[in-house]
Amino acid sequence: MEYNFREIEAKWQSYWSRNQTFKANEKTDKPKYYVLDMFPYPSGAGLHVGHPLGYIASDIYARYKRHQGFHVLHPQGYDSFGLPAEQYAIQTGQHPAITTETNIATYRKQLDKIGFSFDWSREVRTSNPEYYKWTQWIFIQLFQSWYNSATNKAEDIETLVAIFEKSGNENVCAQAEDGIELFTADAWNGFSKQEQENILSKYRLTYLSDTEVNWCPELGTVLANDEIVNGVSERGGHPVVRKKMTQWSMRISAYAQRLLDGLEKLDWPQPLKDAQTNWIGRSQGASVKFAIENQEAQDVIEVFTTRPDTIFGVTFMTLAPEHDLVSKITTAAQKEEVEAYIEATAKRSERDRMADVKTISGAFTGAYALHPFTGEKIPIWIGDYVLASYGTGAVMAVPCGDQRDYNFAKHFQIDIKNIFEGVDVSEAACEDKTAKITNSDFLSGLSVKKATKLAIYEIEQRGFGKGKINYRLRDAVFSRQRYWGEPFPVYYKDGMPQMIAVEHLPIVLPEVEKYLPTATGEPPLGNADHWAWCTETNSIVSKEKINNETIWPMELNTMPGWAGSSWYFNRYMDPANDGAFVSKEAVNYWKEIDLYIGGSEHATGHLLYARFWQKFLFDRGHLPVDEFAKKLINQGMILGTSAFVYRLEGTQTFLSKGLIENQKVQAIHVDVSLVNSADELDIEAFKNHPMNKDFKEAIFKGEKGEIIDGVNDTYVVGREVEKMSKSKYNVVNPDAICEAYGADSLRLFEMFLGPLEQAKPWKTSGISGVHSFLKKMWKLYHHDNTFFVSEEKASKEELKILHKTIKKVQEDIENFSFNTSVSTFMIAVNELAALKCNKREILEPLLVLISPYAPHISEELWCKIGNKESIATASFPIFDANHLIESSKVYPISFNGKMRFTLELPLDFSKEEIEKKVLAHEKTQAQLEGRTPKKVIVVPGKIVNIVG
RNA sequence: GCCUUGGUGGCGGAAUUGGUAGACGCGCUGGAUUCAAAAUCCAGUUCUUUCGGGAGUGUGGGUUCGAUUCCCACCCAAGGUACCA
Repeated sequence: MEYNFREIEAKWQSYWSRNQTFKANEKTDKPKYYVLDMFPYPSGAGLHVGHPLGYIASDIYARYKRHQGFHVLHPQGYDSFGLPAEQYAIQTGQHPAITTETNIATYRKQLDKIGFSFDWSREVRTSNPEYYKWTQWIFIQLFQSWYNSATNKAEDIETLVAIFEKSGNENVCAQAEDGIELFTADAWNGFSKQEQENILSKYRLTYLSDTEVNWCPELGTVLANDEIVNGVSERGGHPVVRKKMTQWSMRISAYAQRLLDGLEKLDWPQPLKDAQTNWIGRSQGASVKFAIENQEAQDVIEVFTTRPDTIFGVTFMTLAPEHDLVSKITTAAQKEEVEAYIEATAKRSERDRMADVKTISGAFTGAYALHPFTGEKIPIWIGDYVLASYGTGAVMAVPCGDQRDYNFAKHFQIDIKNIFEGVDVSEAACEDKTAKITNSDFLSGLSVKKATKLAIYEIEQRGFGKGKINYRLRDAVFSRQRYWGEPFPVYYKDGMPQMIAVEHLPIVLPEVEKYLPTATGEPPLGNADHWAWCTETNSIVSKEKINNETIWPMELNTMPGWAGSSWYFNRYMDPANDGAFVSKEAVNYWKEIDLYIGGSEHATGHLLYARFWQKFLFDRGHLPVDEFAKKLINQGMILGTSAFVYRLEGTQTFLSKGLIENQKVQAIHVDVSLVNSADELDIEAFKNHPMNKDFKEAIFKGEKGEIIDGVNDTYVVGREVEKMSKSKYNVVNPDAICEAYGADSLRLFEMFLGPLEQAKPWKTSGISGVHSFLKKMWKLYHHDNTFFVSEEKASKEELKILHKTIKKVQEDIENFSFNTSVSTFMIAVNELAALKCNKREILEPLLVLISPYAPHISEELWCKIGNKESIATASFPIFDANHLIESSKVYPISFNGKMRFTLELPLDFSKEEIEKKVLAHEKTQAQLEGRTPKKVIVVPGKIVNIVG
């Protein structure tokens, strides 16, 4: 009886699906465990072998947890809004929903072949109206909320209105954005509705604002910074301009501190936590106001500094060229120079400015600030090393203590005042914080730490500013000028945004004829006719009926890709609920993800936004926990091994890899499927491949240097490890692997490739190892080609093998070292095969051990040995350390001049047990060696000493 | 520049709390089986050697009876990030 993996795998995949083996259900007493993969965007290219790596790992863990008696939630879904489907729609006119549907079908077919234990009854798709109804609902909740820093949580906007009505904004203005003036309760009550709304929008957690964006007129859309290369769009090379646009933003900055604090209790990879910490970019210091000579009192320059202790070292100020005060304070004499400089910087993209750090440029405004303590005149400069987008867009320049200020001062010959005791600043600034402050009035003689404290105290006492914590984290722009995204549940009444009441959700994406921006530059939704809101019928009506009385225009932007992915993990808990985004019962049972697996590229995107929304929904009482994923693992990328042929430059002759030295050759990617495991090229297949039409008549010289006629020489390709991608012709399709070796082989091999978290190259030739292991395992259960398992009692030796394996595999799974447990299986099967072991007592638990890794073959054999229920419901075997004692290794060590012997034992033994066992061991050992037994001393920890 | 992770045979990678470095797999070599091939099985495979050994986990130091493991300095690679005041 052969190991017919194709038949076995098809059989069990259909069994699992028919019996809903992996369906999760809250009505149970078992402890819960929630294992989740980051859901995929269903691209048209389908899956390659790199994609399932994380899914296999999470599947192994989910199956393991089921064996451990946990009630496991392990769902899967699709992040189905996205750009590629929209671009395909622009090119072909096909509705993105259709493309998406087709792609999902392909994904599902591919995933099903690998034998995952997903509960597909809970599938979510972000582009389904039943799903994005709740994305819209969350948006409305954010709009209806503000962040109260007194209670340190988000609250209903009504509580803010109540405060305003009672006492104005005196006590809450500090948390709001800059530019809010103080008002009293009376003033508030006297404001018009519109004025009140304008004020409230500065507190709401999502708000409209004029944001400067990278606008590409040619593409009709906003581009992210990384979509711009050298000032033109990455795609198409079109010019990009900075443009102010009214956009929705999310006030994530309100959560900066809590997002930072929350990291501490998360079991996430350190690099990922560091990335978030850097991204949030907390810096502690002071904000200080500098008055300007000959200017009105309210025109002050506010700076943020992390070194208030160096305030007496200030010799000039630098403003960002875009700073609001620049035009106001520039003197007539300097006007021309300043304007020229501003124009020059505006031409350079932000990216250029960042890339070019060495060139020092700037201009003097002619104005002077006044030092708050000394009253000295301080020249005000502008320079593009100061960024408008960070802090206040202005710095107090201390050349002796900051290298950039130092360089600027040297370049423009501005004074450099030394305020550090015994430090030479003639060559460079002193940036370390060990020097004592001197030459600084009341700060002289103090250490940096003490001086900083005192400086802030004095600044606050004298009213020049206050201690402040600054964050790099910016509010997130939430509007996209795209079609294929969630529409906002918003209409505009007299230009003011209005939320559509929750009972009228979802606001379904309208049909459009064209997926491009309109002729007038409106987003694609501007093409929709049926896109106006009627407040009488509470429904969407034709745009032509807009009368600005009962029928109003609707929002034309859509939400960004991260909207739907910021809360989907909560939806899996209760995916069909029509009355809430998740029911209280479901979320109180499942609470949060226990294990989340996905790529590290989401560190500062998805994983930060999702934490933000989770905290917000927690604050508003919709969720029981404020972090959504307890443990997170980043799986490494699987890289492709590209193959190359070498064309002798300017000819139609291809040289084999061994011939290319000292030759001028051009390396050309060749489809990896045309190359065998010995790196030899199938020349006929190469010539017939559609991508090689031009090479039909090409000549191939093999390793021996002869022209290949197909008999006596072979063409060897070059190899290189690269990212797996269609354009590099190095993509390996999991379907082909399943067809040739089976899903169990694929699963084992993906784990065997190397540590889960590391990047590693794919080499199909290696799969033969795990495949022949499965065949060997199959043979353990078969004799003379018929199935046979003996009921005989297992021997000591066999039990030792089993328990060694249980222990190792359990440790490996819990440490996520899935690669080493595959080796453990191989060793166990080899050892059992050598003993010709066919005993149920050993073979049955062995199947449970391996079933998370290779579920199909395990189910088949499990069924054959007489089990009626799926192996998924079997308990994990219990490790018994007693079976391991004799496998301990003994070796001599010399310690403090005496000879001792070290005996390695499993750690599960208690001290007394070890003593007893070792004594027995030593007795037999001594008998064998013909000596007297030695005294046994058990040292706590690893080593047992047998003293000679 | 800064932060993070890593560096072990021809290759992917093992090695618990400091205790026989190179498990397991690929590849390679030899053998068995076969008319032959595939498949399967067995043996060998860090380097070096005068066959006694000797060297060896990026480099140089240190701690230790003993270091891939701990400490210090440096080199290299990958990923993240950046005129952040």
